[in-house]
Amino acid sequence: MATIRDVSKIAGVSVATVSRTLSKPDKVSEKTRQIVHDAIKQTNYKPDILARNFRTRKSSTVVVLVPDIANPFFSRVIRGIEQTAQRLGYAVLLGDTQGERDREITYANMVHTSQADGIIQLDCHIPFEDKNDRTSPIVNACDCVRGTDMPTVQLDNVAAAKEMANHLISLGHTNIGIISGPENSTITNDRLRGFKAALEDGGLSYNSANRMYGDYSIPSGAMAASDLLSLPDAPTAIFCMNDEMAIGAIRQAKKMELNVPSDISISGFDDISFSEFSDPPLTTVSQPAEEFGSNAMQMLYDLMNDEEPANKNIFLPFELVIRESTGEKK
Amino acid sequence: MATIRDVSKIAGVSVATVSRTLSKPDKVSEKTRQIVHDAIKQTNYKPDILARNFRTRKSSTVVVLVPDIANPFFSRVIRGIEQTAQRLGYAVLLGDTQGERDREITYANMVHTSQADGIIQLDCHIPFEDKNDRTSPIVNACDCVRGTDMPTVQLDNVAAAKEMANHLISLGHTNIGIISGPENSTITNDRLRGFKAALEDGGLSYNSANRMYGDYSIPSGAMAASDLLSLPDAPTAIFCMNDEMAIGAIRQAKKMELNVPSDISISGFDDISFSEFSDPPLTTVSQPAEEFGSNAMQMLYDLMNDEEPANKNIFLPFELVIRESTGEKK
DNA sequence: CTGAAAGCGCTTACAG
DNA sequence: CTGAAAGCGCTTACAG
Repeated sequence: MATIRDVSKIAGVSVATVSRTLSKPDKVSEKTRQIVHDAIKQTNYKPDILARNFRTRKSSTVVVLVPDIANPFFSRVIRGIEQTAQRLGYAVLLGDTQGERDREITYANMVHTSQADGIIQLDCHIPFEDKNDRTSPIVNACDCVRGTDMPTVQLDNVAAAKEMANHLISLGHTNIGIISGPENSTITNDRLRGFKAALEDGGLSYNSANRMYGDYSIPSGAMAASDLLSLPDAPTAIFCMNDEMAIGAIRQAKKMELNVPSDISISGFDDISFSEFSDPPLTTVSQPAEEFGSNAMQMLYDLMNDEEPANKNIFLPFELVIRESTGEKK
Repeated sequence: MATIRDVSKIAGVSVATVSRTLSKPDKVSEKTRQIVHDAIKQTNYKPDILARNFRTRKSSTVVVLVPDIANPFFSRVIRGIEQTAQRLGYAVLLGDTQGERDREITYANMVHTSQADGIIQLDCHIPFEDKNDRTSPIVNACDCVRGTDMPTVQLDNVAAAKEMANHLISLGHTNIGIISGPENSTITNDRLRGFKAALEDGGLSYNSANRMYGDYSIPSGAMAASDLLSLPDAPTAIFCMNDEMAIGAIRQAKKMELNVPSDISISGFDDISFSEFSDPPLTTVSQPAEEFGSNAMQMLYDLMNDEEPANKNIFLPFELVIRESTGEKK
C-alpha cells in the first residue's frame, strides 16, 4: 500500500502538503493541489485512517450496547443509529450485551482504550464499573436509567401505557390482565405505572394476581396468557408490554378456543412490522424506532464534539394504533 | 489518561518491560511483573488499543456488509458473527448497505484504510470497485456470488427448495404458484431451480405466469398473493421464497376468504421466530442463522491470520419444518 | 530478563 | 503557500 511519503516523493512536495491537500485544500495552491492529486491517483493512495485516528486521538467510532440485536425493535433503532452515524462520519461498533453487566462494561471500556469516542446504551443500566464515571460521552436510549444525569432519548411510557389501558377500559373491560416484562426494567415499571394510573382514573382497582411475567419473547407471552386465562376469574382483556408477547398471547388464546377479540381483547406495544399482519391485526402503541437511533446518535455527536445538545432529554411521540385485537366487552 | 510511560516511571522500569508484562508475561521475571502490575493499578492504566492497533498494523476489527440489519434472519446471522468475533478478539463494525453498491464499496474500503482487517458480505455482490481485487480477506455468507473464488458459507438452496416443492407435490398439488424474491439474487435463482427440478421430477411443467415477484417484505408477499389468487386458473399451493412473504400471503388469502391450508397451501423459507406463531403455523425450511455468522467469522479469522481454512465452501444443513399452513389438495 | 531506540503513518504548530 | 520537525502511544528487533 502506498503511504503519504510515497505520494509526496512522486509529487515532489512535503508530506505536510499532501496531508493538507486532503484535509485543508484551501490552504494549498491550485497548482500544487493538482500535482498532489495526480500523484495520489498514480499511486492509488488511500489515507491510512487508523493512523489518522491515532494521530488525532479520535476513533470516529461509536459503540452501541444492545441487549439483543435480533430483537425487531432494537434492530430498527440500530438502523437509525447507523444511518445518522454514516452521515456524521462515524463508524458503529456492535456490542451485543445480552443485558449482561460484564459485557456492557467490556464494550463501554472501548472509550477508555481509544477504540470508540462515545457510547449509545439501549438498556437501563449504567455500563461503567464506577457508576459515577463521567469520563465517557454516552447517550441512553429506549430503556433509560432513572436518577442519573445521562442524556436520554425515550418515550413517555407512563403516558403511552395509560392511553392504551384507557382504550381497554373504554371498551368496557374491568378485569384486565397484564403481561409484564422483567421487573428490573425502567420500561416495565413505567408501563405498569401508566396502567395503574388508568385503572385508578377509571375507578378500578389493581389486582396484582392479574400480573404475569414474560421476557419479551413470543413463547413467554403464550405461557403468561395461559396462566392468566386459567385464572378462576379470568380477565376479559390483556395488556401486553410488547408485541411479541401479545402475539404469543393471541396464539395461546386461540389454542384455548377463545376468540380474539370477542372473548378476549389483547393489546401490544411497539408496533413491529409483524403486528399489522397478525391474526387479528394487533392493537398496539407505535414508536418511531429509527428516530430513537438517529436522535441518540445526533445527541452523542454533540456531546463528543463538546457542543451542548439542544435538549438532553428527548421524548419521542407515540401513537395508539387501534386494530382488531381489541373489542367491546361482551 | 495514564500512558505506558507513566506506568514505566512509577514502576521504575522501561516502557518495553511494561509492554512485555502485558503481552508476553512469560518473558518478564515474576518480581518485575509484580511491580509493573502494582504501578498499573496505581495509575489505573488502560492500554491504548488504537495505538497498539496502529503499531501492529492490525485493527482487530471486521466489517459486516448487510443489506438490512432489521431483517430478522440477518440480525440472527449478525448475532452469530458478533459472538464468535468477541471470542476471537475482534470487534465488529456494522455496514448497513441497503444492497447499494456504493455503500458496499465504501464499507469494504475500510480494509484498505486499516479500519478493518476483513469483510463478511451477506449479499450476492462483490463489494470491490475492481471485481478481481484479491487484496482483502473476505467471506461471502447467506446469499453468495457464483463463479468467483470467494470463500462462502451457504445453504444448498437448490436442494432445500426442491424438498419443499416435493412436499407440496406429494400433497397432490399440481398447480403451484411461486412468490419469488428479486431476480438478481443467487438465492432466488437457486430456489427457483430447485422448485423447477421438483416439478420436473413430478412430471409437472413450470408455468412462468405462476411466478410473482416480491422484495422479501410482508406487504410484497400479500400483493403477490393477491395477483396469484386472482388468476383465472389460480394455484392451490404457493411456494414463497421467505417467511415474511408467506405471512403476507396467508394474510391476503384470509382477506379473500380462503382457508389456509384447506383452500390454499402456503409455504415459507427461513423459519424466523414468528413463523411458528403465525396462524396457521407456517410450513417452512429452517436454517441455522447464527451458524452462518459464526462459521463465516471463523473462516474469516483463518483467512486474516494466513491459515488455510479447512473448508472454503461450507454448506450448512437445512430442515423441512412441516406445520399447518400446507395440506392435501381438496 | 531488561533497556535504548527505531518506527508504524499520519497531523499540526511553527517558521519562513 | 510550503517544509522540517516533533510527536501521538505503543511494540519489537537488537544488544547486552
